[in-house]
Amino acid sequence: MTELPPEITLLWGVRETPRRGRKPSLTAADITRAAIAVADAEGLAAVSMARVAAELGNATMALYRHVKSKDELLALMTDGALDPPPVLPGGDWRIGLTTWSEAIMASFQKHPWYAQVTISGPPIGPNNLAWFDRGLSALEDTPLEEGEKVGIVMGLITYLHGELRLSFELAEGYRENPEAFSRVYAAALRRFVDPREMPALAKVVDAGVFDYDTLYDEQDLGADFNFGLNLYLDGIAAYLDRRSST
Amino acid sequence: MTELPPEITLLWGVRETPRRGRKPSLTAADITRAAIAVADAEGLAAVSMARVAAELGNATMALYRHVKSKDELLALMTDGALDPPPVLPGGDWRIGLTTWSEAIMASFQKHPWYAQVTISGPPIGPNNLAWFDRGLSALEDTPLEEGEKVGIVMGLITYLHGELRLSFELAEGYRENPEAFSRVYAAALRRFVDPREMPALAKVVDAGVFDYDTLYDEQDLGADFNFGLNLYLDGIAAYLDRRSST
DNA sequence: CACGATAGCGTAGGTGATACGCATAAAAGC
DNA sequence: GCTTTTATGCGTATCACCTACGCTATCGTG
Repeated sequence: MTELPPEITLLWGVRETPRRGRKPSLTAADITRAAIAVADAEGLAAVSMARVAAELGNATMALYRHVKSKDELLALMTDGALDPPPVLPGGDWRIGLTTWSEAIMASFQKHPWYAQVTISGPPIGPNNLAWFDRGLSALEDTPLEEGEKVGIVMGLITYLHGELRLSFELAEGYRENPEAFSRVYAAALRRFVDPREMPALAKVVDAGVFDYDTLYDEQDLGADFNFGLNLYLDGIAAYLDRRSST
Repeated sequence: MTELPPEITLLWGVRETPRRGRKPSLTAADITRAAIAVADAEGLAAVSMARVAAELGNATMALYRHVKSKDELLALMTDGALDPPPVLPGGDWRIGLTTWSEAIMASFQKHPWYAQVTISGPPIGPNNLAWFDRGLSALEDTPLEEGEKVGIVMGLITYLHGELRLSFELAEGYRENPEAFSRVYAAALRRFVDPREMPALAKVVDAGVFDYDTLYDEQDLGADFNFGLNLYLDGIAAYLDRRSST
């Protein structure tokens, strides 16, 4: 059997035989939990090894016995912060994927910093895999090949993660300067978009799409999310149609 | 007229009246260019203020006369690194958006670090807006409302950016350990995916979707990209159908 | 030619990651 | 119970970076 690298086994909490030696007063899971708490409360920037250690009442360097580097800690956080996936209503794949998407966005939104961490590599942690599985399960009754299911779910994750990032950034900008935010953006566009050079964009700007509170509005963000999601789901439906008719 | 914040005007290179005083030997554009060169050659991590300054033969702190912070420099880079958008073949929106998507991915791929920088906020730089405009122009002959066009193009950008990030990460992992990369992933999945807990994922793993070089393969990445893109485009087509038939 | 505004940049402070090695605690073996 | 073994806790020290501040050099203007 192939030897698995420690950064992967760590995610699953496999501990070979810690028989001898001093009893650890800390586990990687503890550290991850504390780091997530700090990030939730004060943002990702506040997560330093020293800060996390202080949270646990330990010295900074103690953490390095359990975590190879800060990057590894971040990787642990991206798995640890996810809720377990919901049970999907069986039957219609579309309803299933919609439920799934809404649930994953809800899970993301509990941890605003999630959009900022760089995911490195394919899903491998327990929670990530559980979500992956649940997404695939929504497509169970379709005639798709396994590889196609993977492509669809991966694509959806990609899209949702991007959407999260975008909404997070807008929320950020809005929080920093609520009143000016959309005004400034609209003003900047009006100032720089030359109808001769960017006619399509100019038309949009003129139509007032970016005006005032149109840009940032909780309601609208939800609507945008649904719009894009449905586009993607429509695409899946079309693909299924095309596939079964040939 | 609303006063625009300097970080925005800087992107457009508006300089009010730098009449008096010493002549600048450096411009924000120079700095951006140098930073991009460093990132291209040695990765984003190599971009430090000191390194960029050295590249220009200046002292570190000289940069701060032209750029408020490193974050601002990164923002400038994300605009400066983009090629100008291509001229799209008129007529069919689908061909237009496909051309556009492929071109933007090609532009991204010249700068692998692009996937790593955190975009902060809606597109506002000249190149970003040019791309935005060009994307919108592909939808010009459709009966969509302006807001819908924006939603569609934004969604597409979101998806493409995510796709870029994913492929970058895979390429990264592959580069670090070409032989082991997919083997380790497949092995890890086989080890941890319990068919009782994650039946759908187990089925996929058993089907060999993640085996050996299936996971990372230039050919496959391109195919995945096209698959996802077409899903999204199918979704747009379906939306157009639904819309015109009611 | 003196003045004032602006660019260049040296110094220094602060933050943060992390290598290294020793002290310490706990199990294993006698 | 005492020694040996082994892993943990963590103090010290280093290194890399960002950036505030203020001085000096330079150039247009009157």
